[in-house]
Amino acid sequence: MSIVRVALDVPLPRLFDYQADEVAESDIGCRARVPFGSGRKLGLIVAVAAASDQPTEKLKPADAILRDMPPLPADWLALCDFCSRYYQHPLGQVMAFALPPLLRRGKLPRPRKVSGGGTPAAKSLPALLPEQQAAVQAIHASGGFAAFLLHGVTGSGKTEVYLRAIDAVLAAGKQALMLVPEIALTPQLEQRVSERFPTACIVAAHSGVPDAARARGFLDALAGRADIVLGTRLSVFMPLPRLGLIVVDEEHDASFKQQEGLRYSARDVAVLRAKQLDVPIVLGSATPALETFHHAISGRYRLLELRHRAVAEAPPVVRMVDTRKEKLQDGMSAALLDALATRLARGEQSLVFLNRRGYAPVLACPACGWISRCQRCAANRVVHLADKRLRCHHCGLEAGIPRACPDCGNQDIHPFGRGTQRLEAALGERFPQARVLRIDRDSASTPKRWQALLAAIHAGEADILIGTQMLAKGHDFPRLTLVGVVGADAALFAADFRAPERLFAQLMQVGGRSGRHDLPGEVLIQTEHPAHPLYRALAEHDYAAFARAQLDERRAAGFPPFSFQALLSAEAPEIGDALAYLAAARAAAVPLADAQVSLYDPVPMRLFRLKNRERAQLLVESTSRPALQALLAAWSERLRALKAPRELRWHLDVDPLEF
DNA sequence: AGCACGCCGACT
DNA sequence: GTCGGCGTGCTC
Repeated sequence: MSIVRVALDVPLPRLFDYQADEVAESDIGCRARVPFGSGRKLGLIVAVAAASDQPTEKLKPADAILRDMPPLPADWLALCDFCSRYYQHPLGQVMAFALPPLLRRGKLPRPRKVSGGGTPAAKSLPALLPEQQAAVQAIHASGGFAAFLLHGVTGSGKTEVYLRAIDAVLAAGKQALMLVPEIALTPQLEQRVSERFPTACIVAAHSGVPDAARARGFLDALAGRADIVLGTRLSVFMPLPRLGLIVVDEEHDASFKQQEGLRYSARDVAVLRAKQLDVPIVLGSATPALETFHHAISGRYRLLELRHRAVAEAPPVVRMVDTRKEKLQDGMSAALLDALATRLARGEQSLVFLNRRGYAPVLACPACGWISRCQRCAANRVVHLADKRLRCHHCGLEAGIPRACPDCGNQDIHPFGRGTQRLEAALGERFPQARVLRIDRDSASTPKRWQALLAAIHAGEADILIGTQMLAKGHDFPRLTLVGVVGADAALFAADFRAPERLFAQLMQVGGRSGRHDLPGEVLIQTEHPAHPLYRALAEHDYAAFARAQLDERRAAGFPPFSFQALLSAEAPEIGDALAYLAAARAAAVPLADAQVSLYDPVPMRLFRLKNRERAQLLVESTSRPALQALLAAWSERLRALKAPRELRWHLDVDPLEF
């Protein structure tokens, strides 16, 4: 009698053994239908053994072993196992997450209608700059595992380097995996990739792909039919039996880190996978994550620099406008207004970047101090004048705008601060002849509306764009020559130690929108801290200087990448319960933690109430990753055993990005 | 997480 | 007398 060890989609950090006859090693990686509790479940066989550590009479027989698709390969199982251990997430749940929903439910997709392979069009390749050439060669010459940081600004031709590297890999009969941050960016890239490799089998993998197609893509990858897998963080779990290269584009992007369930970093997992399979990985960015840059300058990764723009043009001129010295008009300086007027006169586009949507962040009563608080969150409700609502951006709670103060009846209540809608109104008044277009989550609420806005911009139907970070990514506006940045200072002194890094990346990205195609660009940053090193570095287009300064600060403060962190968060109807749980958790950790590990005190989160749930967190930190990992492994077991009110939820986030 | 079992309140 | 609340405990 043989035993199969099965990983099931249950929140329990263990495997379940079943009796099974007629099983072989070759069934490892197959799905199995098994009795579980009072019902039936589908799981993955991760081992076949002669004996179990459970008493034999406790073992139920498996119902069936599904051999209707190729078994998941050993390296795929090992990848899931790593993620399970590293992120303290049950193996069965990691695997359930990594499998497309259809396959998870024991089904198979209908066979694909055979699509005729395109005719290989002989396209002439763009000429490579020497630095691009050198990068391609370095990647090609790596032999086995090597991690490359491809550092280059917008327009320096990173994508062309990826495509050449992929080309070489395909020519060697191997598969390539390319990760991108957002679904929104995959169709464009898919287009470009399929034009470049018309005969290759390209699989898109992201949450927008319909179930059947996603399962088919997975099976194509598993069978080795797929040549290129292109997708978001999900796709790092695609089985690729002849993988030859991994590319992570915009590797600094926070969306590679999943913020729920299995809280993994697809970029980090991708690096691990490359190492595991002994293949090269290319991490590309204009503003690399400091963790990545640190590895690059310390020699763990190889740094490939693209200093020159492939498109012949000068980088935008970045200037700071000191707003301490003048009275702003609707939040804008004379310099910005002048610059806008100039562009208007020349028939060029401008963009005013303000990362705050709505009309004003708060409505307040000057007489009694009432402010438009959200009842469910520790946040203010935002004034949306466009639809005359007060709306919480965290939970969506909304109401009409009161005419008088709800507390004291004062009729003289008004909005404080400035959002995109208010800026839109102000610019409309100031430049009545200008066509002003606002692009934020409210105006581009659906993909359709977003496409319509983009089309309008491209058709030259707008003179002044007002946008949030939505506008910063991946779009090329041919006639845009001015970017004005309003209200960026707040991020300069934010409590989050990663805030400057994010701000720099964001401003670099939004600044890069200006001045393409033979029209020089200008970036005006309104600030009360014009001499701040971040802005200085930005003006000099000197990411490296900024990064090194930040790394010095991080080193001095003992922050990542000079330490490793994990964050235990708890939420309950009452903050007291959350804090009490964390206090108990901390007490449980003390005897497990060696001297290299620091356990901080539980504290309420910055947004301590969200949707009527009150939240607190506990930070654990160590200079030694193994020491931290050892603690987490032992600790997570104890955490499950801790008594807590039924209403309390907790989770552990390894390498947290957000606090 | 489900889903059982198990012991106390208001219903035909 | 029973339907049903959710507390506790288990799942190979």
